[in-house]
Amino acid sequence: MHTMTVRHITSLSQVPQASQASDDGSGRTLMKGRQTKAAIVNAALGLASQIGLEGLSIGALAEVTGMSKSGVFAHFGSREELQISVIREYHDQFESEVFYPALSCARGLPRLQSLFDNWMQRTTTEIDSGCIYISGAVEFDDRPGSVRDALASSVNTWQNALQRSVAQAQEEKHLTTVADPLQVAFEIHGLILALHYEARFLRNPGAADRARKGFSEIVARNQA
Amino acid sequence: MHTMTVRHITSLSQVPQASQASDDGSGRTLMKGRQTKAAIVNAALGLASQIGLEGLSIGALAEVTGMSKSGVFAHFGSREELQISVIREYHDQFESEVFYPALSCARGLPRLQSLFDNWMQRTTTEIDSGCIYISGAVEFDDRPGSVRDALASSVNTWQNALQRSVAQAQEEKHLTTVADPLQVAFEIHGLILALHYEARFLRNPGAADRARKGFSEIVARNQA
DNA sequence: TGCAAAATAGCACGGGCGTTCTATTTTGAA
DNA sequence: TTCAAAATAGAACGCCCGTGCTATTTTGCA
Repeated sequence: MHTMTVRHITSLSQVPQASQASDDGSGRTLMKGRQTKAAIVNAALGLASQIGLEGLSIGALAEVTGMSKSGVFAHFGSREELQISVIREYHDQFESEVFYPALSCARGLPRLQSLFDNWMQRTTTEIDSGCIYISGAVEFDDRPGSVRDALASSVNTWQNALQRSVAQAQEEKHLTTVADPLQVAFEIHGLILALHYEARFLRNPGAADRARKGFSEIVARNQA
Repeated sequence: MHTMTVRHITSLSQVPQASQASDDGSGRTLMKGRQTKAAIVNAALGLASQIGLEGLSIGALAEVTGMSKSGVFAHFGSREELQISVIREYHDQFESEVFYPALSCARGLPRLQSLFDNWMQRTTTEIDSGCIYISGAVEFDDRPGSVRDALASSVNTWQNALQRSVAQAQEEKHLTTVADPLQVAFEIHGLILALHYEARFLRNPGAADRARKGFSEIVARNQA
């Protein structure tokens, strides 16, 4: 099972406090590099959201962070490792914005509704910024390797959580068991994808309302 | 309104018949170049489907077609024009595979069902080959220019056709008028996008069945 | 068959890329 | 304050890209 740690990231704009050493877990004291790396990853996530993981270049990243190319590069050792770091960072943000807050809602339909609401909230933001789970899927759908693996693993974690929530809603007798949780999760996923496509690419107005309407139709059709 | 001409393209493997000149429309006789260009565009569509319109490179295309880089380049004058030609070619293929065959079905629900079936058929193929309407949307969603315009225009043409078909099904009293055709088309689009995502990227089995099931649920919910 | 025009090839250019190597600067515990 | 280790910079590499230029080949009507 995936461990769910919430990492706190120092942003570029924050003044690095000289002697604030963070812990490694191994007991050794960490140096400034970790903070810088976190700042780079944050900047990289911003860039990758807009132009994609494949469009992410070390040169552009160096310019944004005000560092040299080799200075940025040294933190990762390869472009692939940088991309994977970005995916991990996105995964953590997604978890803490969409998944964790929903846990405070009651098991079953309330929690499922909360998951969807949070997901909609995040996707609405991403109409402007872009989403690497969506762009990454297209970029790596036939490009095997560790980046694809990291991406698919993250997405699968989330899909499983969503399917589990649907199953729980059935156990709590909020939804009937006629429909497979896989089916319900598939249809919800489709609504989010259509929202992203029609709002971000086609710039059609009203897409968010249609996604919400679609969700309530799914719930209505499956309600016990 | 978009004119719907079906172009016939000579494939690379066909032996070019020496004196088979095609007509320009202006009365002048055309030379071999047109056939070669069509062959290049076909090869480019194959490449772009797999690696995306942005991944499409003139060098790779020259290698595939057995021509020189400049020989390929001369047919288009710019990479953008090449990409636009690929989009046009895909548009034509999509029309003749998905749209036209459905016209032989009766207006209303039968034709809508046929449109969906043909679309599913095409998308199923594209689980292996890729779809530039989907990858292109991600690549150009915040990259303004003529390529984006051509892509959005093509997609809009298809979306309008789909919405019209839903509206006709309402006029024919096959579907109720409770739901906005835009809403129905949105949800259908979501099913196709989820199918492409989960089958091509995640390699989840059974996605096609879930898409078909989703469509029949939509129809059932709206049936008069 | 001749010959202009069209089609294609060959070559070079400037630029961005990821990466490597070697200095140089900065850090922070002793 | 010292000094090894960590962090960063700088320059250079080979590679592929789109594109422009100038031959060279091919085409197809006169």
